[in-house]
Amino acid sequence: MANETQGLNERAQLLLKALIERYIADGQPVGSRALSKLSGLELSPASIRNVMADLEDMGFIASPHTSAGRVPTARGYRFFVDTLLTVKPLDRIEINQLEGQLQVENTQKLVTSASHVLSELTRFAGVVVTPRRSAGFRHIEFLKLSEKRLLLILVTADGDVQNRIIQTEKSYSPSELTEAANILNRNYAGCSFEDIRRRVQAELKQLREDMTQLMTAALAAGDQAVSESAEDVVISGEVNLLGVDDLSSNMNKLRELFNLFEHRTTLLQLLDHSSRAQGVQIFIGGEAGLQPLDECSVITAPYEVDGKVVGTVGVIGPTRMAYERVIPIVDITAKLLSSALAQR
Amino acid sequence: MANETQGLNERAQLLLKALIERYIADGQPVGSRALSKLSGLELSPASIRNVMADLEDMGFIASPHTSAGRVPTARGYRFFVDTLLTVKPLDRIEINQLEGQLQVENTQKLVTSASHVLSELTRFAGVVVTPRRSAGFRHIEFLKLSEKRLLLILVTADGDVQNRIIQTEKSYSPSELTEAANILNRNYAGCSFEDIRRRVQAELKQLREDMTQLMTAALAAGDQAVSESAEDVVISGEVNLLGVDDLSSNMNKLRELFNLFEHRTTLLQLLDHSSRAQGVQIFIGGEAGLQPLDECSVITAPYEVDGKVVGTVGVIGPTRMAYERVIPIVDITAKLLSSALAQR
DNA sequence: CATTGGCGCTCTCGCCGGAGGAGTGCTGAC
DNA sequence: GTCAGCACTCCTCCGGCGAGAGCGCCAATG
Repeated sequence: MANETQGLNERAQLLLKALIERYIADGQPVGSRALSKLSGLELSPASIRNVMADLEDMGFIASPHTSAGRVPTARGYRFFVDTLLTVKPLDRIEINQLEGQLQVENTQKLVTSASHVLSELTRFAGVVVTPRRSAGFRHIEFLKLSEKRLLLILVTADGDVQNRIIQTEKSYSPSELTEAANILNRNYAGCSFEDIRRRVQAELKQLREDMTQLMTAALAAGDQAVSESAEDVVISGEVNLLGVDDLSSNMNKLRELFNLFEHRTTLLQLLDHSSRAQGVQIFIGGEAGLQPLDECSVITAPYEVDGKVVGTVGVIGPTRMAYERVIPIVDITAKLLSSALAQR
Repeated sequence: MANETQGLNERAQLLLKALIERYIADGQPVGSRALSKLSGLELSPASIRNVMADLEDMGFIASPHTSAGRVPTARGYRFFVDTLLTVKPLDRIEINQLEGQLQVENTQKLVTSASHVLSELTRFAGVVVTPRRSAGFRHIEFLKLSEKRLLLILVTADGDVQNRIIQTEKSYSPSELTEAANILNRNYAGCSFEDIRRRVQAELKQLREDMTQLMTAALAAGDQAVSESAEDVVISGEVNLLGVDDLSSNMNKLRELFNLFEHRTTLLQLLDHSSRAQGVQIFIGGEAGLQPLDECSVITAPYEVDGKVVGTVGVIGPTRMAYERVIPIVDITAKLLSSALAQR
């Protein structure tokens, strides 16, 4: 049994591989006759039929009806990507092209362009979960809008700018505001908000009462700004999926799918899940646990800053996709995104 | 000829109105028999057929094939909305609901929620062109990121925060940065960037050379920030259009339509156009000059701040839509958006 | 005993023709 | 001007039919 894996002998594996590759290529159910020609094996259609019957029993392939060829099941795809697939890495030129398309001006643009690149290259939908902010803060500023409304400007450690309007109980003078900002900037720059909270708690007694209020308000707003904007998912190229006939043939599925795209949170959960693993992850059909995706596959890869995973990139397409091409694209995009973020 | 408009006598108008209303209601071509029942007129189908033939000659209606009923043409819809339609304004309750859905925290949220509300209420796609910024500036701040990279934070007169990274030729000390910011803040707060540019040109000689560089860089960045983020269009509820069978029945049209949605600029032109008129505007079918929209209607209304038009809201749906309902929704949304912005 | 050619069976798909239905245009009567 | 009647056209919906594809099974073979 040296040449068997999961009960599949070498011949069966070869045929399964050939079948899936063919099916991915042209979307038609594959018959024994066709398979006998393209498998490379010197086998008659009849023999192939035997093997196919076995493969069907084991749940790797299925036939849409009595006398069509066979198509891969989700389980078949699973086995395919796990043990049969040989991904060919992108060559240098393609990587350079890809890199060239990323807009590095700021984090927002970086993320959007990454998502865009993914969808352009794969012609499916590209998704990127925006980077978790490193909770550190670099600079803070209070600006008086009207008597009791302040604009809080917050520059996080990674150079992104957040702003929030806060209502105060009393009216602060400009100098008070400057003072408060100075205290925070001088003493706590670089710390995370939790750190600050803890330290401020201890040291705050030395400050005037109203100052305290201002500080805590600022901290709360900062916390909120950080956590609220913490994770979002950017999708692009949903349109591409309209052109995928596997999906566009049944309108209801398509609608469910697009509804899913509007429900960011659900999608976020799925993608977050994948950021716990490392390297490329693949969800095929219902594996993701989301019913609208049962004719889709999701390919994801986490990206990181300073060795810490901060987000996920991915592609959503039909289960019938060119995995050997999409996988390296997602992989490389994650890596390029990581290194682009590292330079900021 | 007192009771004629554009060559249509009263009876023809009544019938056209009944026909269109019926067609909008159930999407089926309307025949003479049905029309004779629901028109309210005491006319036999035969007489009605005569009128319908006239209406067809004049291009208001057409028949999909020999023996179907008639459907309105774009020209028919045009006449309908221009002279036959009686819009029923929303009642107080609906307006309040609508108002409740707007999120007033900041401009961004306001715009997004407005678009969202439009799509929810009409079940079509909602669009909003983001407000043109009043070019004034309120506050500026330089923050050193690394040796020659500065983060420029810019608070515009309307309380929005912009930020830009600028590369400098020399390395500035924190105090120099503060000084530069102070000069701008003290002397020019409230002015538009053009004003500043003009005045700075004159007064700049008194400043040190390197300061000048910093200032002009800041001005350029500010200008760019203002102009770049000046106009964008937010679309929501595109998914709804998948559920509209008038559109979803032919996939190609649908794809073109969604492609249009990704090409913001084209859409922007159309919407901008409408902001020059005042009040609700309606583009039916190809009237907008965009071929992907030839089975769609676009209902728009400009919104304003301080009596100046700053953007446009709108709804994109099939030509066969309940105009008498959509029109007031768009109208009110524009007004609510105006007043929400006024309070900021 | 794995392989293979042959055979019958099943299922889909496209095509054709007829029935049914809807709605029109026309004509002649009032 | 209105209207009933009538012939005509066109669409849609089957049902049947043949072609094609592909399978399962079986018996023969080396």
